[in-house]
Amino acid sequence: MDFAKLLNTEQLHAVESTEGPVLILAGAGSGKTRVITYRVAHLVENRDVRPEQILAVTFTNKAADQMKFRVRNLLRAARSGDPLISTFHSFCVRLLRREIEALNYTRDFTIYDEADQLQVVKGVSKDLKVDERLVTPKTILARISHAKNHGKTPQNLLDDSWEPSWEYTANVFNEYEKRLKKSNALDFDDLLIKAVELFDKFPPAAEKYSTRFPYLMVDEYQDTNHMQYRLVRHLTRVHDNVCVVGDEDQSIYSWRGADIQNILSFEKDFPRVRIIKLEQNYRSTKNILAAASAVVAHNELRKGKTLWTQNPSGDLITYMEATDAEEEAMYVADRILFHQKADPSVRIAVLYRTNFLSRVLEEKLRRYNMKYRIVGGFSFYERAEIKDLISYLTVSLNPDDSVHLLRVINTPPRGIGKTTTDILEELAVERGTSVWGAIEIAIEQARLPMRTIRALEAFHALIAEFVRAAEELSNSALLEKIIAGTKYIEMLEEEGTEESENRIENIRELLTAAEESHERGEKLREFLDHAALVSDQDAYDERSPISLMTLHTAKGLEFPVVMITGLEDGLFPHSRSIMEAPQLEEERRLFYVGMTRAEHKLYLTSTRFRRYFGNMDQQISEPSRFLSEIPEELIEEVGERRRKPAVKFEGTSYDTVDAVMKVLGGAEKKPAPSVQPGPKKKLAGAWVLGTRVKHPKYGYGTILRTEGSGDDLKLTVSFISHGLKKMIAKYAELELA
DNA sequence: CCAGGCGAGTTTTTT
DNA sequence: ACTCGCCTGG
Repeated sequence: MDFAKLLNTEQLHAVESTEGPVLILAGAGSGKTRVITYRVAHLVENRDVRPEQILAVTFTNKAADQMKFRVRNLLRAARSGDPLISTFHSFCVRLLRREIEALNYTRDFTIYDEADQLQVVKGVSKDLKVDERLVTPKTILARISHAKNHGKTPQNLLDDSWEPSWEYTANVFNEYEKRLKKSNALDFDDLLIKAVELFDKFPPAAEKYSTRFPYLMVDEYQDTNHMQYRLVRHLTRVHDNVCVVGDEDQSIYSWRGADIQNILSFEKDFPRVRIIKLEQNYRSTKNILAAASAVVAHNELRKGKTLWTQNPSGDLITYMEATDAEEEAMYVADRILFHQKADPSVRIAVLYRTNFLSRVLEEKLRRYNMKYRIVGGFSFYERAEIKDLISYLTVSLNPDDSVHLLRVINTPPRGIGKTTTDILEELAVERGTSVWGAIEIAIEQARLPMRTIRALEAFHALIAEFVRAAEELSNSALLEKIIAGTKYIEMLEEEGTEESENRIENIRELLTAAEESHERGEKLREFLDHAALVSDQDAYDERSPISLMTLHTAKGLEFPVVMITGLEDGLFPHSRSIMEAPQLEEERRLFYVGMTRAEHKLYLTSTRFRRYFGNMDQQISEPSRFLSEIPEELIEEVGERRRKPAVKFEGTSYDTVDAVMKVLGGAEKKPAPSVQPGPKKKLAGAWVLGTRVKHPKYGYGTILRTEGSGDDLKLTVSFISHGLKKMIAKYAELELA
């Protein structure tokens, strides 16, 4: 196979450097996936490596699937096998399903997702009487996860504890680990940790797998955390043919434990390393690339690359400042229609920092009957009815899994209420058993009301029957048995709401998924592993013309047209990130990632007013500081400018109230009259949220609040040098500034 | 035991 | 606005 014509010099170099450690610093849009897939093909076709000797690790299933697809197309048919292309987590699950007995777990362990973990933490917190005003279960879980990923024990936390909440954390952590063990369950972090532990304790196992995969590739290396790093070290125990690909400018997962140091110090870990920089961008126009590069250049923590492109300059970047989220959404809809008119097959991405921003966008797009797809948010497998049925399936393989057993113990209602489950949980802790074990003890002792015992017996028999059935039935047949045995659909039918109709529909979809998995020859275990490890990102459908997603989810994707919304200080960069320089840099990288998704056209939008919780007060927002980091000559600004009043009109006080209502997002929906302000300095009706004003004594300020109307209109103004002042509009000698 | 009502807290990003 | 946990009355 001859790659020379298909690749540039650096890419070719990367593909042909097959022996020894290689670090590929691949800038955005530099053909990274191309290099990886060609490198696999090169190994197989030209270096006589058998496909199954190659292991390629990615972060998302989506990336893995995509890579598999491309490799398969590249390799000639009728090969002995396929390379193993997998996510870190799936790889570990496969490994542990074979080897975990060495660590005193059974191979039937269950995987706990975040919701499951939270259930455990909540339960433990309650039992240990943790003061929830000091630390929420969520915070505790975050701390536990952080500790685990950094190899810390509960004792370590206790030793380092400097205030009560950390003591609570350490104690909950301790009990949390016990309960997971008792449930024969591993959380997401454990999947990596136990794999590393296995290799640490049993070097021959590490050697076995290192030998089995003489060629290792890791994608998105900048996102690896400490455990993933150690796993890579183990897998390179008997060789050092490791090729990692990454871009420190796209490191956006430090909050999840990703250690940017892994890529920055790869050279130290593998001294023989060859470093190859891919700096030619094939994706974006010159203007987009220049703007993105200018932004990320503000970061200190980087190796520094200079991306360049032969692509045309293209359009300027368009910036639009909207009054509020509604107007922003209108603009998004308008631009989508505009681009679709020009090219019906255009693909457009609408990106935002946080999931809740999708709501307004969705509403508008739906109202205009535009076909869009939302990627992320809650996935199919997070829906209550799906989680319930998955829980039944899970319990059918591992009834000791207490979290999932408790989830379904009274769903549908069968007379086992809170009192009973509390007793069972207590009993389980007392006897050092699972809840399943506790049920058996309770039945035997019969110290509960007769009615409860009967209910428990019935439940026990039901689950026992599912356990038996799991051994002989196919995935879909077992699922059908569960649905029938629990009368789950009957329960939903009784509700008779539109919502419950939907749920039934979802269940049918799950049945189809189970059937398909059965046809692929998968066992129940594999079906459940898949369900546990699918992620939001995997839901992305590249055929969809309009995709809505967070910036994080957009990583790795590209679109002809990209719109980044909500570019407001406090939202993006997020308020929790602006205090610390490293975190602010990560936000900037996130912006960089977003910008570099665009091929031809990039839109940036922000709003002057943003509503945060429900219908509560709107907050005035400043444009994101990142906007000013883009060279002015690369941006064109459309719409009203911030310096002008938010809503422009002259008129009666009735109109004033009306306009205020609109700005406040009140019920009145009729459009505000938009008459340009005259040359007059004073405008009776222009006192609207966000208007910049000048006061003879206090100087310049911004209107933060309005109350009343007409002559009674009261204003709260924030003055730059005099702080907040409340005044009556009629008497205050205010001018528009 | 359970349904329905009430109040609090919520929204950073996710394998 | 929305969800979730807690409380109350049947």
